[in-house]
Amino acid sequence: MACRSPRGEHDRARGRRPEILDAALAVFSSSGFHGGSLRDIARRAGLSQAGLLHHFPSKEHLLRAVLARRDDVVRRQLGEPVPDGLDLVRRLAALPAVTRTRELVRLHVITSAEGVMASYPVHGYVRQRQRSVLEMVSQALERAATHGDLRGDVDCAGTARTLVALMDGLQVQWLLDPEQTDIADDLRRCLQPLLAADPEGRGLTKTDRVISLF
Amino acid sequence: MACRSPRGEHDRARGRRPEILDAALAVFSSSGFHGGSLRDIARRAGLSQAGLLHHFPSKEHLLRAVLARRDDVVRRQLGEPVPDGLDLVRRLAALPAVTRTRELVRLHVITSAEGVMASYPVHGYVRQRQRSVLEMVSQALERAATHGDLRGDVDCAGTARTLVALMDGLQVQWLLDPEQTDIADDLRRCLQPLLAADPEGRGLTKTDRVISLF
DNA sequence: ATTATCTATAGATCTATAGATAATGC
DNA sequence: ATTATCTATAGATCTATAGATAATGC
Repeated sequence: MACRSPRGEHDRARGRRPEILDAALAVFSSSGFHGGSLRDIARRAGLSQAGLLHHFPSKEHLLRAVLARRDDVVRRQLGEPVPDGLDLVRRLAALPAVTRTRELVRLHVITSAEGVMASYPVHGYVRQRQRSVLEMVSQALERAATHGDLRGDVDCAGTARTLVALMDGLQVQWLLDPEQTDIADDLRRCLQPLLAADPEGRGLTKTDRVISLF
Repeated sequence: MACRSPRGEHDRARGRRPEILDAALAVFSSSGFHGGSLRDIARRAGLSQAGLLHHFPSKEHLLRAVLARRDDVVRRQLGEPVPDGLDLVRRLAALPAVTRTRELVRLHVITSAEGVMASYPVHGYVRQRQRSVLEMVSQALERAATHGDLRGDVDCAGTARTLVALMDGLQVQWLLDPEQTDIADDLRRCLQPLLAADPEGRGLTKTDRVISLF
């Protein structure tokens, strides 16, 4: 029963791990999971490959830790508690611009694509993430609708799918050609027809309200 | 100057190469470029790895050949000459359903994502493909507009970006969760507000015309 | 005593080439 | 003579482990 209590990691390790995760993010987001090697990551983090594997027992563990931290960043940027209705849509739409790092966007695009391959370790994670994001957006739209912010004939679940698809696709375009792509602008144009008409209008969406959506 | 004429490949080779390309498509589309190995491809094609490299001198050549054949398939499905105006949009939107193979869709999604990584051999190819697709759709929309098929205030270049982004994103969703995703249906809903009102209408899009878009 | 880190290396795997042999085509 | 195919293998690289040494914490 000598289940001795763990002896608490050194102070240094608490600073090391984030450095390693930064290096791993850089490598995975620019070479993918199979394309990037532990050696690259270790070199970038400034320690040996074996030293790296002391902190994360395998390459897959490392990837999962990178993804978990990304989720934390996103959650923090969405705010606590998670905003509701159109507020959530606004926040989501602003995410790619806020995470200017560009590395996080690349990680998202790459893991999404690698997630469609059943042979990749992140397959389950990506499937679940998609499901929960769609669910979250769909519910936010439902509440926006009951709040009167959307046109009455909006299909919330369908719009959630297209909204998420649009953002994912635009992120790819932005990564491939940043000069020619303005994600927020394109999103704004697509959402415009879905917003509720202003009370005194004649069925057309009031323009200035749309413009201020983002 | 004994520049002897090439001695014409054997009949068998003409049948072999497509088999190899099929195998390569299967492997690349389910494991990506770095994730799939020449050995897997060779085994699936029923010859040795060295035998495979006789027909395609390197892994990168093989990938390029797979992509070139995909482009041929797409071009053939779009028809000759390439349709114009909304016809092109209809054809593009129907593509994922037509290439039911699912492997081609997966190849598209994976190469798009790998294309954002500058270290991948297909980086240049993917960038150019995106550029030309956006250009093609944009011009088709312009002509649809001058033909009176679109609302007057439609931003053709912007709509081309969002249309392509939407299709790319929906393909990811479809691959991750085929049951919950109806690409054509979602596209139809998004395009509806962009179509020209029918002449005698009061500013609302005529529903049956939209339904028959796809 | 445990943690952090290193060097060295096992064991697997991957791409590509060398060189041999059988089959095809002029 | 050239093409198609094979076996064998070189040379690189990759993940993970073994075992040693230095630093930290109770």
